[in-house]
Amino acid sequence: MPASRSRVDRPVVTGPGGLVTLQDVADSAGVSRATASRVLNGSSRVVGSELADRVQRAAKVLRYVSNAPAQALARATSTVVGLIVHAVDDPYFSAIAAGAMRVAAEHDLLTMMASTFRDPEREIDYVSRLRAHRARGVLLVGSGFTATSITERLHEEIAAFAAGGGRVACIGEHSIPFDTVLPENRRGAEQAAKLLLALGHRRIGVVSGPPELTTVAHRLDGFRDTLLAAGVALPEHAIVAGDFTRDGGYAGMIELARRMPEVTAVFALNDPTAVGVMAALRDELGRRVPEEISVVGFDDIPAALDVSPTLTTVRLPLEEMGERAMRLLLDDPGRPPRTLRVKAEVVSRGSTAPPRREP
Amino acid sequence: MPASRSRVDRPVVTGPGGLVTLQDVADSAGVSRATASRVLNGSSRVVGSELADRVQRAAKVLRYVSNAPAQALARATSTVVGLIVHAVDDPYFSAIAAGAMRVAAEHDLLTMMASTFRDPEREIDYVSRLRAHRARGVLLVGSGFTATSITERLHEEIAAFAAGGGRVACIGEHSIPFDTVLPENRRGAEQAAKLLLALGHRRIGVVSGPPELTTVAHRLDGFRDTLLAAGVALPEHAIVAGDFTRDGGYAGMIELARRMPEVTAVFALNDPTAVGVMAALRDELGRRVPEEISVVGFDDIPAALDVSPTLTTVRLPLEEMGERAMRLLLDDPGRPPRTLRVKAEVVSRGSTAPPRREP
DNA sequence: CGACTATTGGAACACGCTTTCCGCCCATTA
DNA sequence: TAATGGGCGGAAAGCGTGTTCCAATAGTCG
Repeated sequence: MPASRSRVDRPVVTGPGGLVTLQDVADSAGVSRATASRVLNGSSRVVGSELADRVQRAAKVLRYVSNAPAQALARATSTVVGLIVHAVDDPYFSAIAAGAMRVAAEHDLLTMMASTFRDPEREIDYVSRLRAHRARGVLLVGSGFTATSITERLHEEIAAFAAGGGRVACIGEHSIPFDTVLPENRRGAEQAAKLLLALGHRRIGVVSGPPELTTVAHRLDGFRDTLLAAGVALPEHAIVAGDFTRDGGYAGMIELARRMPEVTAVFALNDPTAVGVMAALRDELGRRVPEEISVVGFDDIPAALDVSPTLTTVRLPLEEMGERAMRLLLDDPGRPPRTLRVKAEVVSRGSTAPPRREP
Repeated sequence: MPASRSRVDRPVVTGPGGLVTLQDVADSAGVSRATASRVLNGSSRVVGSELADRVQRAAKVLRYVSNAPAQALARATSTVVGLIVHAVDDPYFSAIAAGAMRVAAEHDLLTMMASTFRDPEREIDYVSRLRAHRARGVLLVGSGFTATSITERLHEEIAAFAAGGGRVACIGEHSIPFDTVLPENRRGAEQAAKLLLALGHRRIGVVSGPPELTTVAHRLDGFRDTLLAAGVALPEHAIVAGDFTRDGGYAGMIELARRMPEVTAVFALNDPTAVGVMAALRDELGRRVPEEISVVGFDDIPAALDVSPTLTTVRLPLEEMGERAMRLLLDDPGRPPRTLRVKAEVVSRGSTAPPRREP
């Protein structure tokens, strides 16, 4: 090991940079390691201002930063929180992440962000890795999965994490006994349905998301039930499964049009899907929105304002949800676990209108 | 300290979860810590299959995951890379981040993602924190700043990081001697100018980004020079500073219209700005794109396809840039530092057209 | 002026893991 | 059969920091 460094035969002042240890700082300031430690991390013990000053100066000169792994080991606690999302480049998640990361930064915590690329296996794996890192907490963003085998293993991993003293919070339905920020998916979808009904639509289709997501199930249920209550059927063939992406929405709309040419309104289960739906209607199907067909999305991502026509959607305060979830994570644990319900409300914009009168 | 745990008076098998140590696994498998360690992290030394099996099984039963900080300390290397972006919720950065994080995940590394919210001080701070964490490398995404005082301190911090054995790479101009993925900002802006000139535009305005970013300077220079070479002036008042956000573009366009009512084409220095520009033209100024005024953006974010008309822009392969930068970071260091130039090419879409004929 | 207290510096151990260095045992060969 | 070498398990010494406990010093009061 040629790179081994012996501490004694080195000059007291290493060139700035390098791997400076607390011992180096102590040596350079002519004090013991204990004293240097006390000065540099505000322990309860007070150090004489004279010495404290010398230590501070030495640390600055040497560009000392404490070795976080060593610190974590000694203190048995870290300054890291985990943030697990399904896809960084989905505006839904990045808006939430922005809120969450801001709060984490306020608390002087570093965020380990993991993107599962919508693969539940990776989600489990990440929780485990964050457990290994002794993360102070982990925030699970995004819908849970309905598949019980997956869910069970995720829960076990989460339980192990919590058993080790880590805090857990989630955004969205995870049926886990931890603090949760819960958007009113069902209620929001109901409102979307009511809006379309009020406008006079009766032949309504849905471009959905991955059926294995609980969010999808809830939104779909709320929508369908409200329609049924009004005597409007939502047959199976009127529901096309997408994948919650723009391209999925595009393809889904084409399929829906094939199955159900008479459709006058489409409910897309999230905004990227809605955007794709509108693109397909414009570029592929040549049907005008909202004159010939209405489109409603869900989430209200920023882009909803920039498509033409502007997108009618169900608004969720994404960034705020991220903030609040991170606050739950970092506050004192509330036992029993708290659930923050977040209101979802329809924002009526340009993509909806009454259906064309029958010829 | 009521939570202190004495190892000896505890049963060998802790309930799953808890803070299980390697020693616990070793005890439970009836081997030494050394052996357990060798089994669980594929060291060079081989362990007899009988014992190895026992260890594996014990680890699984106890849900053991190694203590990453302790491992980092002992190995003097971590499994973490840092990723510093200006804003998570900007599609430019989140696309790059997606690429970078995918590659990091392929290498079994966890990503510590930090969002500076466009504050250079935070950027410096984050590099320092990542140095503390002994991150294996740090990827600086996004333009550097022209302010020399900031830049200098950032460079010092980066140098300290590198001196400690950390790898560094950046996306965008940082004038740092490290591996760099460099989008051809100047060239791209030149092409944008040529396109507008070829269409016949002569009264051209710019909605810019924060002037302190090098990216802004380069794009602006390329654009202006090309115009000048064709004998078209770009006076100061034709350049409005935005902030690289959609809202900045919106406000910028209004200001530009005030200063220069006769403008027939606008170059927005990034896509969110361009989207804002189009929104202002539609909602506030009532000028039709591209019939009355043309708009060109830069970056080609996904939303460029979903605005109406679709946005003519200068395409950068964002996700690929993130991937390649992360590869540079993780590959063997090339000395001298490598620079990967990334071509920027104009994609002509719906937001550009020849200017209206003079009345 | 001496003793006692309040205060602060320093030695040493603990945190959980890696890794070197020993030593043991078994198999192979003369 | 005995010597030798290879393979493999275990003891122990760190890695850099936090923290407890003890000693030493200064300050105060009787």
